[in-house]
Amino acid sequence: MPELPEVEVTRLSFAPAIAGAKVLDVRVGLPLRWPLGCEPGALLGRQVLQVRRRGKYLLIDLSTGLLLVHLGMSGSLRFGPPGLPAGKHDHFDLLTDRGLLRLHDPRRFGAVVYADSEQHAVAQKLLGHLGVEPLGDGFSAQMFADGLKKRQAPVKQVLLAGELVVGVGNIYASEALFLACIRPTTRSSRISKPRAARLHRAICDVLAQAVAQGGSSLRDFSNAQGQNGYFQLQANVYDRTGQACRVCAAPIKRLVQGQRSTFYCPLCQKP
DNA sequence: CCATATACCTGGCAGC
DNA sequence: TGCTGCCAGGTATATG
Repeated sequence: MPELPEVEVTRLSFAPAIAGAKVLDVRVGLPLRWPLGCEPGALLGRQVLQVRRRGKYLLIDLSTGLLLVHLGMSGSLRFGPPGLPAGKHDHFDLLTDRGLLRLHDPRRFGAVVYADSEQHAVAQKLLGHLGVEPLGDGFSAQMFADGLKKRQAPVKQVLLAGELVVGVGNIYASEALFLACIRPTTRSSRISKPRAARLHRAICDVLAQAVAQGGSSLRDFSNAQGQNGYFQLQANVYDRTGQACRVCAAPIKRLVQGQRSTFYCPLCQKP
């Protein structure tokens, strides 16, 4: 479910409400992708200072240390009144004096990890290699073009790897490449500067638009208040195999790259 | 160092 | 109805 826009929409939907809250209780359910890394009880009494985002991670700053939250493939966060009984797939609760933050994650690819600081080993292992923020100042067409030039892998996989630019997941990678008219299989290093600039623009546009529309995502996304996205962003290619391209009417094709589905228009997108 | 495969886990769906 | 196989928004880690 969650690529950068969904994570950002989640953050925006509860960060103001939880800032300043005091941790009253912590409950862990079934194991998630990584262990919490501290005794749950050790967090009691700490204050939530703010919630930031790095790529697809949420960073919940505490008066001492921070929690790194990742939603994996199927995770979602809710922040609401306490007292609701935990369901089968609710695997982490942070009860505060301002409400209950709850991670719901059927597949358990998500995680909540405690770190003493962002520089700490655990945090660095997860965040240290991440590329630039696509919605931040560091993401220029110039650096993006330079980064693409240095890599040999197909451009789709360079985007997904998140070491050049973070937050572009499987859906938005296909969508951005469509908007830029670039085949997902094109070798990254062979993308000309003008085409790199076009892809840069497409990534910025598609992500910013998805955030603005409340985390578009094509299926069942809802923010931490339980509200759905507006579903205004309709996919041009993702999950549209065999359907007509909205631009040229050619049938959309599907292929597999690195064990992930990729969708593209064989006419609009050039190698 | 690089590129590709594997592992983690549950649920929804198409096809029989 | 129920079974089987495939597919799913991610990413650290192992392997070549």
